[in-house]
Amino acid sequence: MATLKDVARLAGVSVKTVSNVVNGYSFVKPDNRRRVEEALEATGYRPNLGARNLRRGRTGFIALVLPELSIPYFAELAGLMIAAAQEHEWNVLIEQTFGTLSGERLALSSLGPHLVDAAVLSPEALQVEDFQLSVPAVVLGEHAVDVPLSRVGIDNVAASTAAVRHLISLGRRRIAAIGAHPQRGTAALRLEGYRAALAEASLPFDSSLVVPALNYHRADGAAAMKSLLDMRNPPDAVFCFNDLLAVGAMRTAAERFVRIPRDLAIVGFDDNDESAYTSPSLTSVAPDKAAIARAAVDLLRQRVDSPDLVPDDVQTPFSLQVRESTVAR
Amino acid sequence: MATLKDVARLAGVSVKTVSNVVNGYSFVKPDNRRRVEEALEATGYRPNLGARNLRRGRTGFIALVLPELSIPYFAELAGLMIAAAQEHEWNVLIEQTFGTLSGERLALSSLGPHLVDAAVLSPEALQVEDFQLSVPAVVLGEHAVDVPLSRVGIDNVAASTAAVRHLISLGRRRIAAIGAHPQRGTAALRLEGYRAALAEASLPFDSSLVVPALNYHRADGAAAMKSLLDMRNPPDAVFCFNDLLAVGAMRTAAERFVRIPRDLAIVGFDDNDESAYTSPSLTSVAPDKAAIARAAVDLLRQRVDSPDLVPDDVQTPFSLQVRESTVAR
DNA sequence: CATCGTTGTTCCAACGATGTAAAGACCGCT
DNA sequence: AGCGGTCTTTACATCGTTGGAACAACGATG
Repeated sequence: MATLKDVARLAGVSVKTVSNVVNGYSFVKPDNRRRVEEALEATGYRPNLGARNLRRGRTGFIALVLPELSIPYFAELAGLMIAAAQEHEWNVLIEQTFGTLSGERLALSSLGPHLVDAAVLSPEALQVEDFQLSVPAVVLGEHAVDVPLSRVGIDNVAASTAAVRHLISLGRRRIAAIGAHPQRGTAALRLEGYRAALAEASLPFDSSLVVPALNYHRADGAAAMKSLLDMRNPPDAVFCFNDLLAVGAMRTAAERFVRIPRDLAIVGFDDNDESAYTSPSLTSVAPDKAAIARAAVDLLRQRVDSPDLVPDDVQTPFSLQVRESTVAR
Repeated sequence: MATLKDVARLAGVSVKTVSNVVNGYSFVKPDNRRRVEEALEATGYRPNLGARNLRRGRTGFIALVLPELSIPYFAELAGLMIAAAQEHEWNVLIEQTFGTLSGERLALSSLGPHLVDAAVLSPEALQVEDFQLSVPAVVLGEHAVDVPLSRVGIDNVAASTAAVRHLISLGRRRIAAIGAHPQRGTAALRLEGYRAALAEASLPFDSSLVVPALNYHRADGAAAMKSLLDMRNPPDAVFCFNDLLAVGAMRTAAERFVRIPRDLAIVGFDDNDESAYTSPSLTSVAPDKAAIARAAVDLLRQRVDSPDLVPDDVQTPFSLQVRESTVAR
């Protein structure tokens, strides 16, 4: 692998001049510049990022701390994050926490200025005392605890209200919610939006229609749906706090020959790619994931350049994708 | 951030002694070792990986070059790869190519010994002349062209034969295949397995039942299925070269009120998480993804340690997950 | 007590890049 | 010719770490 030294020898100039050419420094004689460029070409020189970053005091990496790549929402987001980071010449390091407190602590402890310049976090269980980061960080979605970090995400209350309002507008009156969770800030806000939409329509809030979910996987949605269908007076609609729960719920409904949307309307959250292809396809709250990724990376760029900026809170847009799980073809 | 120098000053020893303690060198006086360890603790020292790797000539990263994280198979694989790499103290750098030749070339060109120690590749369009890697690499799945790189993956012919044999055992006689592709080695092998199973059962090979797919996304499966259902004599079963195609195909079938599995049985490939939750659930060839990830990383570890090893070819196990898309509940 | 081998420690150089300071080249001006 | 100023290049130190050589301390040995 060619180094600056090799290129310099070949071009007959000093190492620094080559460095200047590589970094686009203005004052290089055209003649030298040409010779250096030829030498760069001839040797196929690639800067050694480790060395460069050592000298510059930056690493060129940002961490993306998320529960699991096998969860479609995070996989899609990770893909967009990688693309957004590329614009800032950042590489993305993905750390999986599996949604556990110990996993999240482990991931955070391995972070640090020597490894990454900044971090994007999707915490689920972290406590306030864990947020002693040594690099700028952005939190995606809400966090139950109040920490002085920037946040990027949609307005969960408004989005949830919109989803439930949609169900109400279709004439549904017994609307259940799947995904309540004592620890997750996001769950609390989505529940709040659900209640707000009910209140707005003067519908009663029935706590027996709110089903908790320990995890947000398909299996949890399927289990939650079973308990709802076993009720003496089952719901005529369900608002699921993410699409995986909704997919699980739809699966249970199909097993029990409950017709969707006629007997039961379902709305999800996240708008995973798969949700347009289920049968019936799934109505879902669609956050603008690309906007989230861009906003997160932009925030980090600012915080890295000027570390004293106060935490910011960026609200990204969302929309409601209406599909067959609420409105039949 | 504390450096070795800071720790050394605090412990009253030389930098090298601290380095020796950090790296587990045996001959350090117990007394000094204790003092150094205390100082390490007190300062919260973390080695600067950039500097260490610069000195050691390694980077501590491996690249994972894949089409797209939004494709569930690759997302799941990436998660497992990260876990497997961790065992070898490697971090994983994910590069998305979007399945295009230019994307793949770009990703490969950005690789190099200064950035990663090794690479795992999932190429789709690469030509033989592109495989001029400067670091050890492993290819996942088949590649159309013959390159001197190690390979990890399942026996695609055997797996496809098993899938089609399963359909035949259920009495299906007009079995279509979705996913033929001129460039992809994997597609050729799955087609070969399909033909082998037909031949084995003395069923005729009908090329009009083989539908190509440019990409392997859900939309391509849906489109392919449309063309099959428009035939004068449509198939009674379909073997899809991946689960996304199968999900798309099922979606089209549902739109046309084709009953699965009664009118049409469907088998997919990859066994994505979502395939157990579709309605009906999807029968699929299930490669052992964890085994693939482990094998790939192990191969790379060997190749990095002894670069002269000849290319190897590791076959990982697979199974057929039989579900409702072929056998009704 | 000189010698030896084993331990334990320090000093120095190096990995590849870049910032700084200083030196050199060149220009026009008096 | 001498001066001041703008370009242009170079030598050197430095980022944090580790390998190697050199050195120091030690008890054991002849």
